[in-house]
Amino acid sequence: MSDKNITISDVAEALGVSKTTVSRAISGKGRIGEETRQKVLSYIEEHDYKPNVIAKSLAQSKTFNICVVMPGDYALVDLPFFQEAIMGIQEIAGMMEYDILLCISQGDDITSLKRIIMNRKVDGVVLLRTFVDDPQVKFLAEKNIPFVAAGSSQYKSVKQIDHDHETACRELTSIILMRGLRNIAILGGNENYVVNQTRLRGVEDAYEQFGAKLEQTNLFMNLESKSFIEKAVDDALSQNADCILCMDDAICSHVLRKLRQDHVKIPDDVKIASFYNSSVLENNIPSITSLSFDARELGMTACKNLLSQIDGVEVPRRTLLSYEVVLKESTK
Amino acid sequence: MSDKNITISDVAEALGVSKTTVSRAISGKGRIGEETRQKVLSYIEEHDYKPNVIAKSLAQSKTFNICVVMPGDYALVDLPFFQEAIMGIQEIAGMMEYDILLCISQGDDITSLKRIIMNRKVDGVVLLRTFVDDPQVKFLAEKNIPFVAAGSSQYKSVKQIDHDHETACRELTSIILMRGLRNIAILGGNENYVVNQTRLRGVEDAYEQFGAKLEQTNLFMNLESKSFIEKAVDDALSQNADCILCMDDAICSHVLRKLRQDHVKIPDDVKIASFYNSSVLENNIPSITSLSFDARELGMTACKNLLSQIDGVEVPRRTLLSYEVVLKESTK
DNA sequence: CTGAAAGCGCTTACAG
DNA sequence: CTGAAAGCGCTTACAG
Repeated sequence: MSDKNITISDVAEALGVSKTTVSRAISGKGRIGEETRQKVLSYIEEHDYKPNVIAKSLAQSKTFNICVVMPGDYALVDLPFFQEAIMGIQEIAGMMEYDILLCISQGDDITSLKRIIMNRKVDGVVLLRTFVDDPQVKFLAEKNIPFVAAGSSQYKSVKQIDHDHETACRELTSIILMRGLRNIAILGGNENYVVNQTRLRGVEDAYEQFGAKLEQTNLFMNLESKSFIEKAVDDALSQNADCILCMDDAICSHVLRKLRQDHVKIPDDVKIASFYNSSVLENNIPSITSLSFDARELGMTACKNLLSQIDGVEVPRRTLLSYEVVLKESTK
Repeated sequence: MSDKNITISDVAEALGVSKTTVSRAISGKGRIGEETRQKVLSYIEEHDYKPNVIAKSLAQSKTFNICVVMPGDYALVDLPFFQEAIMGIQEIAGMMEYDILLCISQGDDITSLKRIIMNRKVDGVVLLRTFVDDPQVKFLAEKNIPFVAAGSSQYKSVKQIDHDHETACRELTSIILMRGLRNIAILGGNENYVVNQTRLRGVEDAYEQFGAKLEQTNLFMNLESKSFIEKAVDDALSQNADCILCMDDAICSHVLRKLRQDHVKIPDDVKIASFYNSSVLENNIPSITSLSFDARELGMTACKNLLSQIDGVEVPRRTLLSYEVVLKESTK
């Protein structure tokens, strides 16, 4: 109900000091007597004074906001991933008194992002998805805005945090090979996605390391629709595949449904594993062997990286995060 | 690369007019000659001048941001709902040049929201979830911040947008009753949630209207864990229920899994319907009869309502949104 | 219709 | 160690 907000001038006046002094006591910048500072601080505490962040923004040209760009055309199975990542970002941002401005991007339309940047509403940006040829990246680089990609990015110069998909996929594939399975069908999505290329490399590494050969007939990529996936499953089964490796969970959930429909038993008739952990598959019967990545950790790390950049601290170009292999019934 | 941002003074100087005039040309407020205004506008256009929103904020004490409070402890099945609602909010907000500040609340801890409000970072708030006794509501009301609840709220005085759950549930229940099913088990969650009370009322209305009686033994409420739900399913089946009505999709997905596990056939052995539409159930075999609510529309309506409030326009206390009954295989 | 000036609430050289 | 003053880039009574 206290309509008038108390300002720095009010505090200064009440204490018989200058605004400069109050400002210094709060910010901790500039020399100030310990006694004076305590006096100011306790007055502030008592009277519940809160600096006006907008005024501070204007004076410092800093907003204490970061922009999180999230795809508006997400696949349902990816939603928990994005959400968890955002929670991680928020956790770190909140600790540093930063807030999150949400930007929803449709495909590679960057008008929303542009507006936010041109309006100077944020100090930096975290990109939750990047493209091979990415207008966001170009725009931000040109405007000289600090930003970080959460997830792998094509651009060598872009600061990026990612999970170690390559090693993870190699390890899971190795385990499958070690179990004596040889006729393994690999089902993947768009080959132009950086992450799919990375995963495929992991698979190939595992084969090579094992002295085995990955037949091209067992490789089904660019499965971007339900019908493509179902066809791939049919083909794989008619080639007597003993295992189906799904490169992401959207694919995996379609595969599972198709198999259930055709009364194909897992793991008896065919083994299944997914290169991604999704809460969507969590409750499946049987449970699915998969890789587990911590999206929240990804968000936290990305946010830390961005805040460092904003503070002018040098950050590594690339940070790789760990993973876990989760063996379940589907490969028993 | 143009490091210096062009300001209103630059424009004024270049054009040989005052800052006042430039400001007026842009805002459209105050009298200004048509010729002058065009001159200013075209100069601005040409030189890609963008007003500094922060400075504008300070001068007008308006931020052109709204806060969206989303629960951090969401159930997975609810995520698409929240996401869609946020997309709807963003769509309207973006049109009005507003941005969204994301606030993630854990339970009824409102420290995040408090900070955002006290920092004056937003002009209003949309609440994606409210509680029966809600500290957010109390805080915002006390601070006199415009806000709106997307979803039903206990508080009569709170501006709220909601789907018409009561009528929807009544209609779906009536349809089930009309099919001659009588031994219907109702499985619901926390009875203290406003929405669950509303839905239950719809069910009871349908029974009454039909001259039928809803036996207490068929009513299973407060099923807040997987084991409670499974027990309820067992009980319902041993009472020879011919239909299971799930009051939300979290419950429905557990019910489906339990039935599959027990090899109970839908709809032959028992019919199923859910009082909520979830993309999580979308691909289920068989497809599930349910109610369909448009979360995006909810978000858009809530956002419009909030923006009106911010502009000082009177808004209705309560807006009820429509729904659809989607009949599928599970009740055939 | 147009402008000079004060103000929004901070920060920060500069001077002492 | 402290303060007066200018400045951040807008808006808006007030005067003409």
